[in-house]
Amino acid sequence: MTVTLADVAARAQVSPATVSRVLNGNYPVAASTRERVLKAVDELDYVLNGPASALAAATSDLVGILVNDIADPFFGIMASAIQSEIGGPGGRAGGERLAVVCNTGGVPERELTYLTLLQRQRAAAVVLTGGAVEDATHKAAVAAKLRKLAEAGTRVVLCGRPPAPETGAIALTFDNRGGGRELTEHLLGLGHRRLGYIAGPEERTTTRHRLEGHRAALAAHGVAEDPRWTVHGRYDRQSGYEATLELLRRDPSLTAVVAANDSVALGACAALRDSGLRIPGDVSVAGFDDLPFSIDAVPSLTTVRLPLAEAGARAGRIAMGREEPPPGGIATVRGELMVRGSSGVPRG
Amino acid sequence: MTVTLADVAARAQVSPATVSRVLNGNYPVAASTRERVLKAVDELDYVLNGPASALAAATSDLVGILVNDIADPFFGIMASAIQSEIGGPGGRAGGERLAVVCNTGGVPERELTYLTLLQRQRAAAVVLTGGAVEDATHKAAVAAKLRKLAEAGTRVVLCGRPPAPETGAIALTFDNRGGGRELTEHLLGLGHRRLGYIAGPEERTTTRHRLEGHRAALAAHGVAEDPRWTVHGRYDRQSGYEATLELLRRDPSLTAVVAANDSVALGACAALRDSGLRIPGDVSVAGFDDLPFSIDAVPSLTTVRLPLAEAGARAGRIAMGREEPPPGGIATVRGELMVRGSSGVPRG
DNA sequence: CCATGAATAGAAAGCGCTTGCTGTACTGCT
DNA sequence: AGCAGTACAGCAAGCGCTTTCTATTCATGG
Repeated sequence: MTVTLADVAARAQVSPATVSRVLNGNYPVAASTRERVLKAVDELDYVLNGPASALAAATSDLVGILVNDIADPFFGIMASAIQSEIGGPGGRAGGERLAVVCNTGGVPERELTYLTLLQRQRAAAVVLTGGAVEDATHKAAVAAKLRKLAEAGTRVVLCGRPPAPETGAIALTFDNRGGGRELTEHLLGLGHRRLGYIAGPEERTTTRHRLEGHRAALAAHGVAEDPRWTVHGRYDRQSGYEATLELLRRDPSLTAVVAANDSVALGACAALRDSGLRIPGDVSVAGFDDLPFSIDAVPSLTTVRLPLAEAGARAGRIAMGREEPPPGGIATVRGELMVRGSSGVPRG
Repeated sequence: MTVTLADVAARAQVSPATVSRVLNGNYPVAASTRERVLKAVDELDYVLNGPASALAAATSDLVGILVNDIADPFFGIMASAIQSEIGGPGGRAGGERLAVVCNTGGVPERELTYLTLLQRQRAAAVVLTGGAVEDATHKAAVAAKLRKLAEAGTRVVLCGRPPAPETGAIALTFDNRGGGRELTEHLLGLGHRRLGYIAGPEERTTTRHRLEGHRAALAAHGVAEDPRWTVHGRYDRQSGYEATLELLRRDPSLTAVVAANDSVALGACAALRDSGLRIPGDVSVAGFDDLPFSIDAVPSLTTVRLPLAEAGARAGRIAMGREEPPPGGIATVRGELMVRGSSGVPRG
């Protein structure tokens, strides 16, 4: 039924071993023989059996990329960059690898299950993107899994995710705290003193770090904080819309709204507009990430640019062993403040 | 070093066969035995060897999802929906499958290579999303590959892609032609007579179909077409920006710009604004797809809503054999015209 | 009380490939 | 001419699992 190595070998009048070596190219084979084999492969339309190969060689060409939400460009951009470096078909890396993107939906158990599935497939490398969940139990479980993966020879890289100590994982962490601080400092510098903050889901590290940066900036400027000024929500537009209305209800005198990310900021803008407020005339808005659409918003969004593509590419190269990991296995990637039209001096 | 089935068997005092059967659960095993085995699995922290399993069983739990551009929400949304139905960890489907997203970048050869890789892995199913390339050679090559996959027992589903006759692939096709036609009819109805059209890459089916719909509408209304009114570009914002400037240069009297998709439309909006034109006061703009950010544009975008998530979910279910394929293996998914703020009556 | 069959467990034969080791035929020295 | 050295090619032993077929046990009914 299906063509096997042996069939090719028979047709090319060589042993299966030789065919295997031609296909893997890591052992000397005479040019004429090679040619004969390749011809047979072609004629028989032979396709290597991946599982068999992986079993015999005890490694596979699978590389896993875990993302929280594949429909979110934040992850899409990183995944795309990672994948382009992983090689994959047509990538500049040699050897064909199957870079696979796994959508965890941010659900801890799914993350774990995917990790197991990848472990089961004896993945060559795994890249985890996006913030982690703060839950200690889950964190420990993931750490244990990562350690096991590393032990089994799978290279593990974290991209835009806090380090996982003692797991052997390389971490490229975004400086969310610094970015958040810079952003709020910008608004404070403009003269804002009553700033609403729409945070992401409470249990995520990213959420906490960005919020901490915000608060650090406030504290540094001696601005007292009102607990009513912080609302938690999801990392999406609708959440931003609702949270903004809530913020406005709690304190209509706010002059600025800082959002957990750009999507949330867009929702905030919509809510402000629908409330008859002008941006930035009445209220300034700031986002985070600088996704492609942020510059197209009207007014364009003041935000913190995260080098998603660059970080992803680097993570990909490290995962493939084509770039030295950073010293200590940890690197911090900084964001860049992008001041645009959505922020201005406060009214009055 | 690594724990194998045999180790578990030894610990549980049963044969490897029994362990396998407990793990796969398709053969009667006494409750007490099962329990003992599961305990051993747990204690040894055993993880099934995927490749070995796939080799022996001649099938794998891999499901491939091919997308043109993973950083584009158009594909992200579909992929997400497909994946949620594939099962994957935590999905509602039983049995854990590794749903993997492969980023082809729209490059024909990559598409082919990924298909081969998936074939090599003996994937359980493959879903191809997005428009295909018109090139006959490549089309034939893909068709041949799909046929082979189908023969090998891999279920093949096309989502948002034209049917591939005689390959055994199920196709869920978007009615790009109808959507394009409806959209242009809307603008014609408002009174527009000079409409610019920013098309996607020339060689893609999606591009051609949308353009055909546009032209059909023009023809039906007896509006003569000016070749200067059509520009081809990529499916991204920047392309839309540049194309719009070009369009304006060619004919400053245009009263409407129809874009290949929403990203392009956003670029068009930016270009118009930068040219000092008001939307829709001076020029109306229309997009296609209705991606999440389109409603947030200012003014919000008139566009054709494609039920990406619904279609993806359906494709996923069909791929998993949990939903009957449509009669004839082909179904057309219609878009819905969304009239919003970016389109209005022409000036003058 | 034994034949009958259901329920359950085991033995063993691969699945298709990789790779360490073992030839075998040259090549180039001395 | 004789020997080491090199360049290929083949043999065969698995890799870790699934599954068919066979063996055993135990309950049942004639």
